[in-house]
Amino acid sequence: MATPILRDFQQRDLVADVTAPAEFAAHLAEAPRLIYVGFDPTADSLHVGNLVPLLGLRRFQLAGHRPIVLVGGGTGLIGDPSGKAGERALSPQEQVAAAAARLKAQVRRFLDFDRGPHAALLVDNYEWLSKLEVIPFMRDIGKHFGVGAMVARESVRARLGTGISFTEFSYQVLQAYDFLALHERYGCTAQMGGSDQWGNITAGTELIRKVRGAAAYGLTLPLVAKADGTKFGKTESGTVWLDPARTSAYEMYQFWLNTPDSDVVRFLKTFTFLPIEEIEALGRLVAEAPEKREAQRVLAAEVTGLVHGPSAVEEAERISRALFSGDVSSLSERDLTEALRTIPSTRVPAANGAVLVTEALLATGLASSRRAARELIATGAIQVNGERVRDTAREITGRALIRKGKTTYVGVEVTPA
RNA sequence: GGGGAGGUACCCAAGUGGCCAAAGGGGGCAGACUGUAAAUCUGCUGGUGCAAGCCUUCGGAGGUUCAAGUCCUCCCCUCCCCA
Repeated sequence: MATPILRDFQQRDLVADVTAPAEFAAHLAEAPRLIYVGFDPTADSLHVGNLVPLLGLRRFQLAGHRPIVLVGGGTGLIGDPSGKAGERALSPQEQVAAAAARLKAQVRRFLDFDRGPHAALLVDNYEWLSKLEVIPFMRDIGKHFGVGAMVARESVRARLGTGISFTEFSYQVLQAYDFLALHERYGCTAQMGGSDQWGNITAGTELIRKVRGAAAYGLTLPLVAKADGTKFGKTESGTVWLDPARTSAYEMYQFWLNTPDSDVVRFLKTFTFLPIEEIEALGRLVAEAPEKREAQRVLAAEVTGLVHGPSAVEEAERISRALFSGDVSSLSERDLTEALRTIPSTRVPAANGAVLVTEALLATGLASSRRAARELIATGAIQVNGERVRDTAREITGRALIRKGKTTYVGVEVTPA
């Protein structure tokens, strides 16, 4: 693969699978091409895992190609069986439409939609899927799909035992049709996606070949896994979302900062645009002086910057320093105010203006029950404003920073009931 | 349609009348060590309560018993083999 963009993908270990590698490389080298990635609106926000294909599109755009973001307002109404253990309940139509609108707004910051011939396109497959008529669809499209091949796809095969409805079974046909639609409308010739999308993507390249007699290509990205085998993109408090209302910039910064040494180089390759040489230099730093966590700092700053912007990074860095390097009890009033604005904070109403620590732990979600809260206090896991709490009867008034364990900070504000 | 196996806590899985809020493992949380890392070791891991205790929980509904995850009846679901 001589094409710079594909070489870059390979150097970053971003290629799980490609269709006709040599041919695809030549195709890309020849002229600017259109490449698409689809996101189904299964939630109001994308999460860090979705960054891989999203940033992948940006890599293509930076290389002079034209990205298309497809929001699955139509396919989201059907449900992709890929990677799902069982049949999903259909989402209400209004919910999917609302989520689709949110995703469209969210992807804007990751690609350039405005300038020049490489400007990214934003499309919604509801536009064409909702207009399909059954008879023509069955005759013109359905005839190209052999049930044998459809059943053989991993996403379907995995479900044959437990069951799969015709609705979800048909998903691959709709995604293939999307590819064809984008091919016909815009001349799109490539689709990218997670490795679980391989079957859906090749269904599209085959359909385009059969219907248009044209070549189309697919590229899948490896699933991001952590070295210790645990699921990527989750923290104690759940999924790491791109929406600042769901996951603050500070939380995201901390998420990346806590990357294990064994994963940090790979994550730098996957989630940043830093040149390979620079990433390798950071990798050497990890080996020589791991306690500095320089690579983790760069990773956290880079990704938080991509998602939330430079000023959010500064704030997250400042608060992180204040909370983790100094004496929290000596934070200035200004720092405290900023910290409470930045980290997840909860207001707790109290008639007399004071609440028990155990209640505060419950209200902030740090503990799931009063007993768990008492347990945390008993083991010395809880600090309030930098002071370790040993007494479950301890009360909190006004504003306070609660620390659980080494890494988790939350804010509490006791308000009059 | 016939035969067999099974449904236990977040997951896997033991338990076949009381000592069962239920072994063990995984996962999660915390403590120690460290670097806000990994590995390791230790503790906790249904709710409430300072505690004793009380309440809810072993697919569902009934029943037997002083006592049921464990026995009986009916029902629901999953898997396997045969047709």
